[in-house]
Amino acid sequence: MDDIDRKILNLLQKDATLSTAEIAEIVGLSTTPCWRRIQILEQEGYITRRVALVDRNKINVPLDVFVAIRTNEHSFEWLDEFARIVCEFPEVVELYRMSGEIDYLMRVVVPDMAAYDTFYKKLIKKVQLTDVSSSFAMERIKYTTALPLDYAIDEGRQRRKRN
Amino acid sequence: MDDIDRKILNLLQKDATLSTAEIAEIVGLSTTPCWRRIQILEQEGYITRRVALVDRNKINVPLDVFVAIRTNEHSFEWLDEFARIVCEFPEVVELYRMSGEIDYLMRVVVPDMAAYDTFYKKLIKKVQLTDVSSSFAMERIKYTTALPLDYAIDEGRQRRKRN
DNA sequence: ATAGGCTATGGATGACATTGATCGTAAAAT
DNA sequence: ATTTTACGATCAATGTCATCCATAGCCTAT
Repeated sequence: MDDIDRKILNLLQKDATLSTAEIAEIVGLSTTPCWRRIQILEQEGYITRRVALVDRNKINVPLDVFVAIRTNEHSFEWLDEFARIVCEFPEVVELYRMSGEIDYLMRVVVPDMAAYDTFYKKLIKKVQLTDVSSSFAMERIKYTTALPLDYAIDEGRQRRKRN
Repeated sequence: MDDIDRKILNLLQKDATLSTAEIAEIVGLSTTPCWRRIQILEQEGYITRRVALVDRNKINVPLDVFVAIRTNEHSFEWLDEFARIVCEFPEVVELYRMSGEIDYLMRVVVPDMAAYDTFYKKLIKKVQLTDVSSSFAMERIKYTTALPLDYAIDEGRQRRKRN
């Protein structure tokens, strides 16, 4: 991981349709070594996957709901069960186990509040939840899948040995 | 948008490296019409972009922090200014204007709590915030960029006319 | 029946990805 | 100072797909 790798990752995080040649030009390499770097980034797991992002309005899920959950159950079994069930709902796009007041926080995407209510009923039918509080987003001001690369650790040189 | 389109979107949402031929086979089309559908999905804006997802551990940002913000300022100008500044921080990957108690909710990704503290100081130096409360995620149980396609509206047939 | 909309099929072309080989350079190691 | 070592540049060859075109078959609705 050096400066060029960071640049490459940053480009691909924003637009994975860029060709090797285009990336190479931007980062100041020729295509072959640039391509090889991308390979290594993939092999070593820096790049986990490439996905297409879909327009939420077009597919009728414009609403974000944040669901804060508190529970009395704190056993392994319960967590396992809870996680399994929640993960099955495609509407749940994020789920975190939190520190502090709230035990779990999840983001749910749905068409509207009515659809959320339907979802909610389906959910509580499947898991026992103690204290649930839902907050609706009025506006999504920022959303990105691109992570900050400023904290990535520089291995400098003498790296690519282990083949 | 029919059933095949939904399947295609769902596949590409999960893995954008699939070739047209592979997708075609899965959804039960031959490559040419499948390719055309994908083109149209892109032209009509269903697919907004293709991106690479990066391993957060590898690039040293394993920690999620949710920041709930309450403010007294509710003017357009303040919101604008606030949004502009926050969007500049690459650590902030999501930002929502909320209904209810909390005015804004954001998700921040950083290496650890110390780094969050640094971020926090940088932030409050740039914007005046009334009431900020941070919650740390202990574990990310689910995270996906794939949206549910079950709500997408079926236009059935007779669509692709407007060219 | 018949036109229109959609798909299947096959082929041609071109853009890239992918791989290998060779050479040059600058820094690190001896 | 000389030898490794670790890249990168360049060239070449191959292969894989995307892309485009042209033709033909199959339903469905008028």
